[in-house]
Amino acid sequence: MALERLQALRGMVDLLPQQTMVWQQVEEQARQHFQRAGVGEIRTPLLEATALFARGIGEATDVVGKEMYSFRDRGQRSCTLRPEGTASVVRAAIQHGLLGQGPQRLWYMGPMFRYERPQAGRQRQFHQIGLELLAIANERSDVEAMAMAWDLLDDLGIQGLQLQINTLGTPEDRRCYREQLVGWLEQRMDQLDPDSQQRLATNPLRILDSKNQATQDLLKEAPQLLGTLGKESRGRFERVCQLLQALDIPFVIQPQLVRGLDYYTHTAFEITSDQLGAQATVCGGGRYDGLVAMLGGPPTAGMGWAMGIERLVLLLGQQSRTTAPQVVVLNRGDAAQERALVLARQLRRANLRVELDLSGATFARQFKRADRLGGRLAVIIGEQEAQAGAVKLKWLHQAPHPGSEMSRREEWTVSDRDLCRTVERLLAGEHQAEPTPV
RNA sequence: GCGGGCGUCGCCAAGUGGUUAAGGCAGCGGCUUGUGGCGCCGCCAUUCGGGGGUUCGAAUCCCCUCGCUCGCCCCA
Repeated sequence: MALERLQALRGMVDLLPQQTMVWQQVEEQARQHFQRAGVGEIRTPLLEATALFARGIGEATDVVGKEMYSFRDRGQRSCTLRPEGTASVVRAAIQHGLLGQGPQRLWYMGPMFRYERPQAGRQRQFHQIGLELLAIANERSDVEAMAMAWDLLDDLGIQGLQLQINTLGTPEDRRCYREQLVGWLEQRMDQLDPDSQQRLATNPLRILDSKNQATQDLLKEAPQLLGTLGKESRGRFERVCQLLQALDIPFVIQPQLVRGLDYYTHTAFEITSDQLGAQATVCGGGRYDGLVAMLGGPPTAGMGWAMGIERLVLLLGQQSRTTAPQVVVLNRGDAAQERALVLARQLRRANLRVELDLSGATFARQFKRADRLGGRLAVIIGEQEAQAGAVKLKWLHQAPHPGSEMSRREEWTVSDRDLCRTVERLLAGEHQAEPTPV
């Protein structure tokens, strides 16, 4: 057998320069949004004790039950690559006593890991941008958080999104509803699909977002969570809806929207796109007032969301491009090559985007390449120029003058000393102020 | 974990049992020993993801295996 091909592990992807351009744009936009909103960045380790996620997310969830990227380290500790950000952020907040210091607004960005079969919009290592508001319990914070997600997506120019919201009420509301639902469904066991039958025992609320059509039809008759909510929970939800309206953010109430994670209370929401294939969710989040206490901290309110950067980038389309150089330095001959290295550096230090041709090829080739790169101005250094302490300048990539036979355009000689100044002036558009030929 | 599709040069891609595996892009060399976007010429897969089998003969048929991809479950 031939040499085994070395390649990235399944579900792990490389981002090449063409793609990182879009990523940088997304990341920069997020940073600015959070900065304007007074949200501080938090960075936590990628690797955590498995217990953090098992306790925080819930043993019955898929994320913990079958998707964790876990292994033992050399000390035989069970470690897990974080499958999501919230548990780590809360852990850090508790560990460093942030919760004693009043409300915390935190954001994060980075890779998450879930051991699943990859498909469109899903990888084993993927990236999220997330927001967490801690120790802020009122419903205005729910709306502020959702608005920040919505506006970020909007400013990125993503179209056709839908905000879906629901409420899960308090843990008591949920428990009460669960009993009702289970009781109702048990009578109709035979009408449920096999998956849902199984969930009846493990996580009955999630039967609500079953994709099985027969089950969905059956559920139309089932008791509704909204109907069993306590007065306070219902009032809270109505207030959230009202505030969203005040901010002109369109939304739809989605009673079957049940987040997969255990710690959610009250507001749950998702922002979806119909352009993403099977993985429609761009951003998901909600309130998690129970989580901090569950992880050993003081009872503390929490609200947060996470968006998947890969999915954002998919929605932004193939607008990938690289930034073309402003100047390309062509050179041939020993002395010239050395000058080129020096001058290219000088130009870069003057803040110009400069491509230095290192091929040693003929000028003809170097020009071809310079044009293909989309460069604007060529700096040409040959033996003669190197000797004279000068370079030649010539416009690249310009259409020949119509009606004239000027397929070869002029070039000017400039001394090394004047190079930066001249190049800057030319690129600034002062084509008139051409350097005087030497 | 379970289904469907696919795997021929760095990229795109023809070929579906018969002697040397099209073509395009990119790359390299030349026409033009220092001047470009075009053009022309030449070079660029003893080999078709890997292994085994059928056959006089396989990239083409069969089996196994690996990988990619889309979907289910669930989520970002």
